[in-house]
Amino acid sequence: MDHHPLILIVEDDDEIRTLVCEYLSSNGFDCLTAASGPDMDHVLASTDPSLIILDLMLPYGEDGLAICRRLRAASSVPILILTARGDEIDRIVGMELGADDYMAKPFSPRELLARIRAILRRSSSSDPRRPNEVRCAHLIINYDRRDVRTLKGTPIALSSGEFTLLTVFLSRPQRVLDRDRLLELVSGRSLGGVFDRSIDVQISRLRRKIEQDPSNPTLIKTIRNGGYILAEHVNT
Amino acid sequence: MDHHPLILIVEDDDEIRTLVCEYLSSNGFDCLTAASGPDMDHVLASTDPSLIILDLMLPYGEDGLAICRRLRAASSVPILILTARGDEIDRIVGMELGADDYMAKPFSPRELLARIRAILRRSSSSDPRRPNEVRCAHLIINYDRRDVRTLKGTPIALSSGEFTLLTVFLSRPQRVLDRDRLLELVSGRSLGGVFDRSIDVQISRLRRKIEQDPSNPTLIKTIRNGGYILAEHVNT
DNA sequence: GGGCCGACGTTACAATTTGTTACACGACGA
DNA sequence: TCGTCGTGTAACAAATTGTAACGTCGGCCC
Repeated sequence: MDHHPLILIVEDDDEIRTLVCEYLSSNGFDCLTAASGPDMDHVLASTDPSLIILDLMLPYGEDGLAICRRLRAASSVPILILTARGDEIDRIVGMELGADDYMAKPFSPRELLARIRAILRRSSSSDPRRPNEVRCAHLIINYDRRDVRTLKGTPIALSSGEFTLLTVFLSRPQRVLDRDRLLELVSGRSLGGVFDRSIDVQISRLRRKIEQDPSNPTLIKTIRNGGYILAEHVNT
Repeated sequence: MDHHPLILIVEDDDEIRTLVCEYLSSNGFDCLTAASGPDMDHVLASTDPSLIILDLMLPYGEDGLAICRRLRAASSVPILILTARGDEIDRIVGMELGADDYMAKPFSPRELLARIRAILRRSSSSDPRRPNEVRCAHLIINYDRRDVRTLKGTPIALSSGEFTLLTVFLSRPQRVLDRDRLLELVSGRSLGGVFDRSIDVQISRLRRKIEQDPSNPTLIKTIRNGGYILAEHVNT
């Protein structure tokens, strides 16, 4: 038999808690539950789950935000946050919570499962633990979701190619990347000899979305005769 | 100063040999040259290059194909093959040469550089040495080029998404992959609850191109209620 | 067996994304 | 200052991708 990942569900609503627990159990996870902060502490005293699902809106005592910060201060266990309303996410994403992912209720069980698997896959992979979420200037980039938000939580819609281009810069901050290299990293395509400006256009489209003032870029700067460079620091 | 990769150029045409050598030298590589098989042996007796660029059409003595096989038998040094005419590639790709990449003359120096960098990056990366080229049934898949050919060398044009989907199966042969998992692996997107058939359509499009008889798939089979599976073995 | 139902294959269409071309602008060197 | 080169970006064209609809197949239950 396989070793099942252990998941702790911290959620005050009995119905949701039970539902999630049963759904996850029937999909190969072992589950523990807690209905409040103290409950959670009690469970954590004797076990070490692979993931914690945390409802932000616990009704009494310590609220989810405080719990999340407390958890982060003490350990690096992955955290998946549930919130009651979607627009709540906008508010909390900007905070330094250190959560790995967020989901708004109501959510589909299948999506929950997919996100859990994504988090566990990354955290258990032999990767040099690339963080799921990084910050750069006013941007928050989440790799699992493949989405980008501002510090205020406003989502920025990038196309797949634009997102990939951004991640290429994020993985090589403060380094000049010439167009050939960018093309290769973005599309795996080793540019034939033809004159090709597609990278310039993608850069332009990306800037239009992520730069505060696209005509005076501060994030992705142009190096004349050289290529482009991500000028800002990247914080995990 | 950095440690420059050492590249051996085996090419009988003086002009091309010199040109390539100079171009690579001015781009941060150290170059050695050889004009024939015996020349090459002589060079290899005392050095250990990171990459060998090999012209298939050496005019006298042992030809490039034989040299390539001989090299492969003795070492795992990456090989980049040059051929005089493009349609030559069709002929040689099907053979068990074990080359890492192919280029037709005339080629642009920039493209050569890009391919060299791609090969070196992979061979020096800490990856568990994923081969550049794998075979599966009648297909030959080259990861650097992101292209697919049949054993006879006929190229099969896949879109980026189709190629990615294929590589997902290749990396998990003989394993059933459900639609959620496929969607996640292909597009990094954890499917929202909505009813989504996009994977089915992509599978259909891929089958149309790679299956001998798309209405009786032998490569990618359907598992009713389960998903899809790559039924064939993958050979490196 | 017959009929029902759900899953899958496939087509046609729509939306989006991406690459190409062309032109404008600004920097730089002569 | 002028000319040239490199870059920014709009507008267009091509390709890719997602969505919806419909047909078909297979299983299941009377």
